[in-house]
Amino acid sequence: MHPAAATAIPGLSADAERPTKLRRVTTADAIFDRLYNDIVSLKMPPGMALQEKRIAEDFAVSRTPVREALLRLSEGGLVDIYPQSGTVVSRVPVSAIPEAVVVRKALEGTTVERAAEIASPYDLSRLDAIITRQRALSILGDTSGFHEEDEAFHEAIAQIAGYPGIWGILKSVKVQIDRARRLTLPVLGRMENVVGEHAIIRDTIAAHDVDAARAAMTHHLSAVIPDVAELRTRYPDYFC
Amino acid sequence: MHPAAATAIPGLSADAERPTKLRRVTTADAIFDRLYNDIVSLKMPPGMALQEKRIAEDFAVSRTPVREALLRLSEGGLVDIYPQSGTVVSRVPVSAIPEAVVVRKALEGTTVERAAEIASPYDLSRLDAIITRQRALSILGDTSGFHEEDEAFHEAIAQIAGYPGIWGILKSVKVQIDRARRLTLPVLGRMENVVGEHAIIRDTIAAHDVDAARAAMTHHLSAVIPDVAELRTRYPDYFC
DNA sequence: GTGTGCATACTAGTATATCAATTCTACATG
DNA sequence: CATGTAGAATTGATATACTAGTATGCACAC
Repeated sequence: MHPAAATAIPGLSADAERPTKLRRVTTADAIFDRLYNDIVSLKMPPGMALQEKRIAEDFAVSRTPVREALLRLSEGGLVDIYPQSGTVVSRVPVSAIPEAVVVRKALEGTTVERAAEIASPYDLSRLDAIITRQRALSILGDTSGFHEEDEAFHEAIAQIAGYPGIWGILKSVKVQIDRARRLTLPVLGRMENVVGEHAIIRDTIAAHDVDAARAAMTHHLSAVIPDVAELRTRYPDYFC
Repeated sequence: MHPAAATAIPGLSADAERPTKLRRVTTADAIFDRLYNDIVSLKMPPGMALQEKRIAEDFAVSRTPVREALLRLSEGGLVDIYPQSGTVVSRVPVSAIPEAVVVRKALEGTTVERAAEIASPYDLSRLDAIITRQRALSILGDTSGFHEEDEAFHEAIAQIAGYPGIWGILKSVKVQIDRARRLTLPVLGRMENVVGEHAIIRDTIAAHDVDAARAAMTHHLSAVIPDVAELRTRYPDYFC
């Protein structure tokens, strides 16, 4: 769970001439992660005003790393910076949500197809482990942990397919969907449904059934679209 | 051609409470654009060392906006920052290129399908105008202008499909492919081939033939994959 | 009562200074 | 001659200071 480390196209992993590691964890990274989580979890609601100075004081650092973090958040569409005026937590762009779903279907459809082609028994065991944990968490009602395992499941499929970079793109796209979904009331039995859909996807991968895998993934992604119209009437200030 | 303005998920376009525009062009933006273009055009070759101080002097500004620009470039995978050591123009990550092609096929396949469904006569005229200009530029041998129109063609399809955000993702993915392609010698008649493929795609859209449109796009994207293996032997320092 | 203009109090953008970590080099030592 | 080490130099990371836009509220004219 380190969004700071994610890039659309990962850079080089090792370099003979420069034996140093690429990018250690810096103050700006830590602040980015903290703000990122607070925004996605809606602890900082859409529309909330932010101030570089105030945040800097809260973290007991200077404005410089805070500013770096805010710039990165603005690139991800999580904050809007109005020059010489102010910075606010971005409202969820409703128009972007259907598009985000389209992107997920296109990309995750491809990854799951590829995963179905080449998944090894070890890969399947990884998926099984995630599903098992997720089932337990759903029984416990641990929505936060459940969500983490949900991400892990989709990430694992991307890794199995051999497309780790795609997961970085997906994460940046998922974030707006996730923010909207956090606003929906916990629907009874939804977590169980998600586990069931994951299990079906896992089985299609195990059967190396490419078409069924894509179909199962598409169905899964369609099932979890938040009802934006309803949310918009309930939280009008949170969308735009 | 303003990569600075692009975000994966566009923020809000207007806001009742804050009538100001979102993000004016700042010094850091200008430097980012300049460095971005110099890197993509290989004016700054992979592996070239960069220094915040020197760049700041060249632009006659302080190191702060330079640093902002470099951080954004590093997120896009165009520079690698080695803490307390140095910053270099990133080598092209060969492993990322096949993945980038996969992403393009998935995303552009989807956009062209949707475009074929809903394209209006006006939309087609826009594509025709681009193809006409591109044909002229190919005759003139203007590779730079040709490349700009090539981007315009793919962007237009995304817009026609109603997925403007997808274009932002595609641009960030395309950049590594484009860098590799700049290294290939100009193949005689390749520009003509591209124009022909674009024309076919345009025709399938005009015919509202969804399947043919995707097939044509997939073929087009397969045809322009740079021969990484050959490039790697010719420019070993540029890849990793 | 309403609209306009200006003073003021903010904000983010930029510049400069300081810090800390890494690397490179030179020299002493075996 | 090889090698290890001290220290100087260079780099990015952070702190602080300053500049220039923007919004806001009040006074004043109409």
